[in-house]
Amino acid sequence: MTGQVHRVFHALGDPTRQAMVERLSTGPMSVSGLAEPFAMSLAAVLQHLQILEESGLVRTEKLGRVRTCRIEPAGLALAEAWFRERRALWERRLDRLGKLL
Amino acid sequence: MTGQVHRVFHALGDPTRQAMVERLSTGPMSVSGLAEPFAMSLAAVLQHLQILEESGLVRTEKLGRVRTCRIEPAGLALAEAWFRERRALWERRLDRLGKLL
DNA sequence: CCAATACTAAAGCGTTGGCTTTAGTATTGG
DNA sequence: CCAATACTAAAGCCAACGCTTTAGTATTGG
Repeated sequence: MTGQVHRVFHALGDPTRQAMVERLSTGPMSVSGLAEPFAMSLAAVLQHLQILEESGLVRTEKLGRVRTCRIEPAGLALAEAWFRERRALWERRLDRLGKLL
Repeated sequence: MTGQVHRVFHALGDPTRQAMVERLSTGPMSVSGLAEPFAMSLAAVLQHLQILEESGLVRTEKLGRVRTCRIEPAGLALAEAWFRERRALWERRLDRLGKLL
């Protein structure tokens, strides 16, 4: 599952997809509901959605003719952990530097 | 400075740039030092570096003929904060849901 | 001084990304 | 039953990416 963090970052690197994740953070919704604020075709939204799913940030489930999209917290957690690690390394280095002085 | 988070994500969305940031997390280094483990031209590394700088993740400084690259902790912090916010929203929602049951 | 070092700038090239349009399929309210 | 709804699949288009090569400039150890 690790080593795929850059897929998460790549997914969030597009403003539309970032906004979609922000929107889904407030609760699940249908594809057309998710698409509503965006000035683009539904097909385009679906393509973004697919990238979000492949990155592990979003999970979707189809019931009847409606596909419901929701955040996958594990995906967010993976990326958040990466930042914590970088910061830990950085701070550890500053500590060593401090002790040298 | 905010609203630029997707630039940070975009910068980290490339495996080479992600690796560069990981490398710089352990300490500053020159451009050629940074480039050493990568199987690509120095020019390519410079191009990645420029994107990292524009995203605010990395700061560089030239002294003599050597440009030294170091992490900009504020850039990492910005992105980390974004994840914390999403998680906060998500958890707040689960709380409301829990109280309803 | 000058060759080696350490980058830098610019052009070009094939691939991927974000979008569209068109043409579907599956589901359901009335 | 059937028209409207909610997506889905595929093809095509243009811009942005990631890389290369070539040809520089600035700095410095000896």
